[in-house]
Amino acid sequence: MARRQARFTAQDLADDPRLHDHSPDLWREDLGAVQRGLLTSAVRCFAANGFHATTTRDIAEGVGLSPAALYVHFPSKELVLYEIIRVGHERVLEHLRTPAITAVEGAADRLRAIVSAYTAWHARHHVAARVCQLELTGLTAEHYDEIVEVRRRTNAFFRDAVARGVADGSFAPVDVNRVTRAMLSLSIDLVRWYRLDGPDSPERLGEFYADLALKLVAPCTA
Amino acid sequence: MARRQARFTAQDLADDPRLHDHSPDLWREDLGAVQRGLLTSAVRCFAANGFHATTTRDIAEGVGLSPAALYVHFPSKELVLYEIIRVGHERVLEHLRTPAITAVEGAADRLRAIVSAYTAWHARHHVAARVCQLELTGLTAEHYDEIVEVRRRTNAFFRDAVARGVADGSFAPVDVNRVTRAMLSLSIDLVRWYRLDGPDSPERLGEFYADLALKLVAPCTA
DNA sequence: CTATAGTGAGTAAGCGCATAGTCATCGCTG
DNA sequence: CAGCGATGACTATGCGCTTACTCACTATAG
Repeated sequence: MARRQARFTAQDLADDPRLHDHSPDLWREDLGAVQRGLLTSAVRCFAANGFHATTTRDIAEGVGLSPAALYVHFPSKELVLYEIIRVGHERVLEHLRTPAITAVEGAADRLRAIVSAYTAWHARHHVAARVCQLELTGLTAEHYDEIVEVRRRTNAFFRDAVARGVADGSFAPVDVNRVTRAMLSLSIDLVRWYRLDGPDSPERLGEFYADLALKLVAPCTA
Repeated sequence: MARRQARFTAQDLADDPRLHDHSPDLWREDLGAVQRGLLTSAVRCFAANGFHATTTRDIAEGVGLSPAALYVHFPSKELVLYEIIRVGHERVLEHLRTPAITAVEGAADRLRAIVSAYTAWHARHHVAARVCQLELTGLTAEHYDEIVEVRRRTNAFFRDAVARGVADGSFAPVDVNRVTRAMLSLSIDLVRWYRLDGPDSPERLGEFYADLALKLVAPCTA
């Protein structure tokens, strides 16, 4: 029997407080209400059970439509995943490239702003972010490559902020690549455990992780 | 067409240097060579494509056997995953509970030893660790609960080390739960990107992350 | 009348797993 | 040590079910 064991149905997912976040606000404005609803349903299913354990039936059920209705709005299940992951990656990058961050001059203030914004974004959209971070293997090779390129740009933005502080002496002479990767790890890994109804708001967690990030690059006081 | 799009075949996986690690040394000694080979093949497939995108044919092909041969040694595909995840979790825990670590008295030295060992273990067995961390949704509810219990004990071991340093004043009065979670995130997230043929050996990365961990709890010098 | 959203009823193919049988190996008997 | 039944690893075949996706069709709105 090829029975797949997706342990949670569409109904379970809609009621689960661990799967509530602000992902429904992410989708492109030019999409219709039904398409955005399908994306929201898909994001929940993919986050809870994984891309391959989710059926087109699950996604459609989440918005009260028949399985075939999915194909009126999307040409394939993979393209639903791609739309989610692409939009997610683009939104984070533009969230970092706002004047509120790029205008900050001091290296420490700038790094703080970046880590705080990046972390809070992942917390606020942790369900979609989980799909963005953990379901990349569901993409076709071509789509995967496109996403990797966006990730490269995001990581470079992070790394530049660390490198700038090291260059002007406001940070300790740390290994830029390794320290940057550690900061990214902190923010990314929260998609595994974060929930909006927990003790930390996205903003609070963002500030907490920004504090940690600055400790990692603090100039030696000995 | 219900074709799964596992992007990598058994042959690709055996040749991929990113999927080489020390996982083959993990399996129980009382298992036969064929069973251990199947586990090693399964770990590669699960790590590269995910549990649901991996077929029993993929696993068997990886050791040059027919699909049905899997069922001579394991009663189901899920139990292959369970064996991998269970052994992985047990091995980390016993790797932390060695006298080499539990005998260390000073809070800082002890935390350093724990983070270093935990990180290095994940790096050395990063392929199996990836399955342990990211494929938990493939388990049945009962098996999932068992694994969560082992994880709880491992996390408690970590948290105690942080709490001890805070209590005796050798660490700053940090938020124990949040800081512990951040340290765990650093080590766990490396399963997404680490490779043995990269610039960092497991031991070196372990020491690097132990340094970072101590910075997170360093008493304020201002 | 045209265009769009949606459906019921499929289809081809892939899935986990079962069954029946092959074959090499082994312990036991005389 | 020949002869033989028992055992266990392994395979060829394929069943019963699920999957992503299709298509002919209907309902509705402009």
